Amino acid sequence: MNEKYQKIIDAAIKVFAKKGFFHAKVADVAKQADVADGTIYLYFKNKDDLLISIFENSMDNFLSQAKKTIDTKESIKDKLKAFLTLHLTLLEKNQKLATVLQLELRSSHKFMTEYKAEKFFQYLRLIEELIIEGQQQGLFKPNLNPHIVTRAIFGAVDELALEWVLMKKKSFVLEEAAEQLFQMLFEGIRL
Amino acid sequence: MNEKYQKIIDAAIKVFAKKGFFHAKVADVAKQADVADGTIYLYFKNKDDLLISIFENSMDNFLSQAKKTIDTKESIKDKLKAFLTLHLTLLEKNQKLATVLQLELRSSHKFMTEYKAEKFFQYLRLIEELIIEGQQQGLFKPNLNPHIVTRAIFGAVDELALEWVLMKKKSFVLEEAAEQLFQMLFEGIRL
Amino acid sequence: MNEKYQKIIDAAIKVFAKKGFFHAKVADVAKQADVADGTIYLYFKNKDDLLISIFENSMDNFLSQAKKTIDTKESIKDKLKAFLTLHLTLLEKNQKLATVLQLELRSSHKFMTEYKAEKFFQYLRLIEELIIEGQQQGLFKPNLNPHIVTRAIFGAVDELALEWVLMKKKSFVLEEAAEQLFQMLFEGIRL
Amino acid sequence: MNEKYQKIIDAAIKVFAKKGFFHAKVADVAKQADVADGTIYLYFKNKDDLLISIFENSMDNFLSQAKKTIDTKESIKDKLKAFLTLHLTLLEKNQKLATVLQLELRSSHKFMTEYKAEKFFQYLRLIEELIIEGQQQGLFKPNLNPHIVTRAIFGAVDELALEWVLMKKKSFVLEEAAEQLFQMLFEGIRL
DNA sequence: GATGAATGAGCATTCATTCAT
DNA sequence: AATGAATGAATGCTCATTCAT
Repeated sequence: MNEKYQKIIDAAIKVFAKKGFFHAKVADVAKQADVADGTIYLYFKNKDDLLISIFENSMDNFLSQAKKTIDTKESIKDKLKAFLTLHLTLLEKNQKLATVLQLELRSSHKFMTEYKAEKFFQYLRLIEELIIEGQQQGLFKPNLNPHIVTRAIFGAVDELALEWVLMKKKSFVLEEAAEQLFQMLFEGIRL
Repeated sequence: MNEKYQKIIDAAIKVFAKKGFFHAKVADVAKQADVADGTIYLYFKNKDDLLISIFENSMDNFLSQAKKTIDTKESIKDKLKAFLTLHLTLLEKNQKLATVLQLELRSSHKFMTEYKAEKFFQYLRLIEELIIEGQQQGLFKPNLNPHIVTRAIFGAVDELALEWVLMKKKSFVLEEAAEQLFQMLFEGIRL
Repeated sequence: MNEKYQKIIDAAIKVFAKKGFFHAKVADVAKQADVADGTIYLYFKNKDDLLISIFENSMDNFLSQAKKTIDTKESIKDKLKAFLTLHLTLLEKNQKLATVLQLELRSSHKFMTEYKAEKFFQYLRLIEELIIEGQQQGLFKPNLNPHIVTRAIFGAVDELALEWVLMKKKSFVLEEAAEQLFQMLFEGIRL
Repeated sequence: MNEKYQKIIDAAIKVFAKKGFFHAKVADVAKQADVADGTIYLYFKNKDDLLISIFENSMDNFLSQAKKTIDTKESIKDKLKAFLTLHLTLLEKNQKLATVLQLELRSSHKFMTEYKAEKFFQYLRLIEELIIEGQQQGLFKPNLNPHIVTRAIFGAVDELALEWVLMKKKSFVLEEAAEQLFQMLFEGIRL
């Protein structure tokens, strides 16, 4: 779409990741994006909107990739594994973005409380549907609450990703983590 | 110990939970604590220090209770279950505190990057030691990296607690969640 | 040069002279200059910088006028007399500025100790050069330390100017003071 | 008189000289004097009063010593010389005090404008009386305005003292300065 | 008299946002 | 559309002073 829009988004991710949303100045983002301060307000309603746009932007990417990836696999097992791996891989590839999504977003009080992160729920629903389908296929323990399972899985993956992003000296490779995480979670829910 | 110190901590938890750390004014905390603005600076170096003190304060509590609880149980399995249940129970009982720990703390850039959350690592180590001991006893899969397992467990529990705290209409009871979570995680790691 | 820069300087002189540097609020200066508070920080680093800029600004004026005046006179005697008269005259014409230079500046601890008032020394050097030249021409007592003489002259003129500025009912005319001062100092140093 | 009163005065001189009146905290003075903050208010009305008391205190000393010194000399010339020497000597012996008197006092806006520094005028009057007497004895130029002469003399001495106090590497000895200053001023006013 | 914990008024400075150009 | 100078509301923190003990 608009070239400047994307330039500003990219700059914001960089700046927010480095300084944190609250300590980052709109002027910093403008300078990083090589536009005037005022220009940002032609594309975004305000600073909060910039943060939210980063989120929506990324989630759109995540969602479409995740759907695509899931569709290429046959079995529930493979679908679930592919999903976990994708999540970790995407964050690995976009560490600055990951930092923003993980840390800054949660701190945007308005975001967490007022703004309904519909896209995030769509993301969770991808997992939940896999769980439900697995249960229907008789693969997963039928007594487990899919909602709880979903959150647990997401929490586990996300925590690992967060740690990995914040760690300076990486003490494990992300592929290994994905492998072990999948093994552990799958064993935990299968019948 | 000091009566005013505690009064300010309690007030800060309340105010930070409601308004978010960044939007909360020191004056709000002072009013809530029924002390003068300046009094806060007799007990805390600055606003950040107040947030960090809440964390350290809570972690001390968490840690001592967790250790005590673990010691009352015999088997690794019971210890692990008791730990998970305690974590959820504590956060349930202190929802405002939970909000602060979960949301606001992460946003304090200084906290997440500069400040080494030693107490938090002690907390994680309690889990990790259980995992390692379980592996040595031949109970848990020996190939799993205890560090990864630990983070995954913590992430799962914490995400569940976070959701529960943020949800207005609770869609599940926390005891149920603890039960299912434990079942799932334990099955996932045992031999 | 910049119109707002000068407007702020002028406002600051007025406000500092009236309330004193420490008791003057930046907001007072802004209101006097008819700009927003923040605008001041577009032109000056901080309140201290504003004070220092007033000094540098004035000294530049003083210096260039003093040099010009000195150059128009032939004899050392006339040069010296012109210099003293100019100093008193300038301060008389800019009483508010004089107050700031005399009183407020000295109180800016940073100014007197850290900041090297190079411009002020240039000003002193104008006198010192006259003294030295006078000694070389055999006009002035050769045994007098030019540095001490310079400071003594400056102190005498400045004290008189200070008193005159602070006095509400002027008990003498400045021209008379200039005349007498010159007579006294010149007689004191001539051979 | 009271032992604590003096302890506080001494502490204040030290602290004010080091940090400057405005940047010095009452608590700093209290700590230096080894008393509680509140104690200071048993002896002084407020921070300003502390500064003024230092001034009055010192001026009392200066005045009595100056009177004594003058009385020991016979001729006007000797009296005047003794006076100048005493002024410089006293400041040399009490450099911290000198700093406070010279710099900080002037910045106390209230002091310079509202408070009538009666003691200071008594000090000046000692000089003025010598001048007048000298004129009556036919020693000094009769056309010079004694008031102007007095201020000029005071300004010259004081400026020299100020420079000497502020200089880190002393470029002249104070005795030399006193000698030259006297020679120059005396020659300047004598018939 | 002496203390020092508590007070709360006071203010420099920042920075998201606007708007004339 | 783009700019960036100007705005002014907003707030963390300091510190002189008080007063219960």
